[in-house]
Amino acid sequence: MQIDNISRVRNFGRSVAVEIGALEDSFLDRGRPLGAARVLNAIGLGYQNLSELRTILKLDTGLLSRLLRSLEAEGLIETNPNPADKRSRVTRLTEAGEKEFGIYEQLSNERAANILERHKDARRLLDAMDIVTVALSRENIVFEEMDYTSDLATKCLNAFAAELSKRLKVEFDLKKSGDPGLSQMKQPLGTFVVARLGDFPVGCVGVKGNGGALAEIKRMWIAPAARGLGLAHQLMTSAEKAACALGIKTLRLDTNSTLFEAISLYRKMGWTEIDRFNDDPYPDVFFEKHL
Amino acid sequence: MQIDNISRVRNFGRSVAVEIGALEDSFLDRGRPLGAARVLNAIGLGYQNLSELRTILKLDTGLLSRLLRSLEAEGLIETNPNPADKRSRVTRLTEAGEKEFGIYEQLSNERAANILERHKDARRLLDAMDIVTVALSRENIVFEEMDYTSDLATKCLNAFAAELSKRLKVEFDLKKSGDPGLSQMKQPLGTFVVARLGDFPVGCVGVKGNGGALAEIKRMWIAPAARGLGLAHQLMTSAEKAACALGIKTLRLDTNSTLFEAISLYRKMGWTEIDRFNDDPYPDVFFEKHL
DNA sequence: GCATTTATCTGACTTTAGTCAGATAAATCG
DNA sequence: CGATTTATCTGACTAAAGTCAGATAAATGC
Repeated sequence: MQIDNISRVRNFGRSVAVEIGALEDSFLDRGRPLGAARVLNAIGLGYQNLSELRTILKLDTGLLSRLLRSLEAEGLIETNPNPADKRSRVTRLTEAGEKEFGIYEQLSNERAANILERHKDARRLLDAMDIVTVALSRENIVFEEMDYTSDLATKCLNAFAAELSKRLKVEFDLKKSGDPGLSQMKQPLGTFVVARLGDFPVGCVGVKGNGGALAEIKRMWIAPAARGLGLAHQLMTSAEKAACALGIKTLRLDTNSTLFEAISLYRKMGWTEIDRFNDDPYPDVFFEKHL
Repeated sequence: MQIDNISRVRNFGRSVAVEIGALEDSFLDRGRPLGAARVLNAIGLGYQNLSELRTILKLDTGLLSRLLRSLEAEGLIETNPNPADKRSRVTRLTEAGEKEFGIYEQLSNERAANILERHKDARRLLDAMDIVTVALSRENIVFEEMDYTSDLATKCLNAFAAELSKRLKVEFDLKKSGDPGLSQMKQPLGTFVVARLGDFPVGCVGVKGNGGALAEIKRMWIAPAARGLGLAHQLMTSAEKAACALGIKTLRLDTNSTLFEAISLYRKMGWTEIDRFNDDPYPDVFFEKHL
């Protein structure tokens, strides 16, 4: 059985390697060697100082230097001393470089679109890809306090509302759900924590305070692709930590019995069930934890 | 939305590329260049004649020749003229080569196991990987008539029984299900068709005949990872074709109303619903098609 | 201020990968 | 049988990738 699972992973690797090889081949069509193309793309993606480039591309100082020289000769990049530390240097795309980078982006997009077009309904495939993506790069997930109006936070909140609607089998309306006071999930009263993988939101949680010792946990959500990784635990931990930093002594939360995974987590993390403390229509289970 | 989907695919590609790169790096630790390692592995996997090796590894005649020479010099392979056509040559691993190939296999297995070990419950990840594997290499799926006692067919039949048990919410027992006559799904009375991707079974269907003009379709199953690709349609087509070749004029089948995807397919493919033609406990819908 | 460290560059070099034009030998075609 | 085709090999070459030992200049430590 274990051996069988290993061969499933290896079959997966083989089939994906073919796609990746094809993408790299298409990069060669731009006339420049793969090494130079990779550097150009990394710069386009925002890796601009040389040491960073060396790390992510695993290049020797000499090799990177020469590749940069060749891109400069093509007029695609410009390298200047870093004003903050003139030993080191930063590089950036010229206008021509931006254009060339755009063409590589186009090639990548076409390859990706091509995969999707081979499927009438690609939803299943995309969901599967997300699960793999998150699983393989879970160590790159970062937890950040950010404003709940930010782009990432908004995506989380919308996904949260959509899922709750589905799970509770009613049209869940964020405005009706008993906290018009989103602004209380903002420094200095409270906070909002987002877990993200690059630009992809994978989870969120809000701490809604009122300046006193008692605050509420709201809007705990984990992206479907990111479940089963223990992310909720990490997210709750960082929310509790952030609450502590705000001087909060006791946290409360309400939830719905449909959300059984969450409830089991709260118990595991030392929360205790308490009596109903509000008259919102959606929640039917209530918890409390002293920090 | 479409743009968002493309970036999901690209994020996926990036995260998997890292894993694949790491595997190739670990191959380099064996001291020999990647080109030679790839040839050795391809030979170990059974690609033994040179033209085949050139095709799958996309190598120039000269380059492959030299790589083989270097593996020979290491004593890992042995190349001999093909007795059937002495212009061409076949190569195979020596004992030392088998051993070295085993080490590469070990490295690959460890990488794969390592991914699985990072997950308490890897089932979700494995299922997702299977979906991606099948989707990306669907053009490599082959349909083959084979004996229902073969290894692949047995895997299909077991999976079929397991799933039916789950869908019908009863313990489904193949022996009770109204066809002790598995032997009728065998030439010359009938046949059994398996769809596979390499060594992985992705679907099956049986034609159970009795030498007359009337036969039955049995055991139609598609692996969960392979659903939504139109595989069932292809499978049914090949079953009908095989039935024709056996001189069968009319096909019947029974099924259960729980299996709604299958039922919708039968209608689409020109089957018409008919009255119950047996008294098996499980089926409750019956179809017929004149070939 | 001077030695040391850090970040990068350059030149010289090796290895790996890839290309191409014959050479060779077996098979095939007419 | 002789011409042609097919499969592979070899030599000669180029391009790309990777390594390493200084050189240089800015920053840092004492």
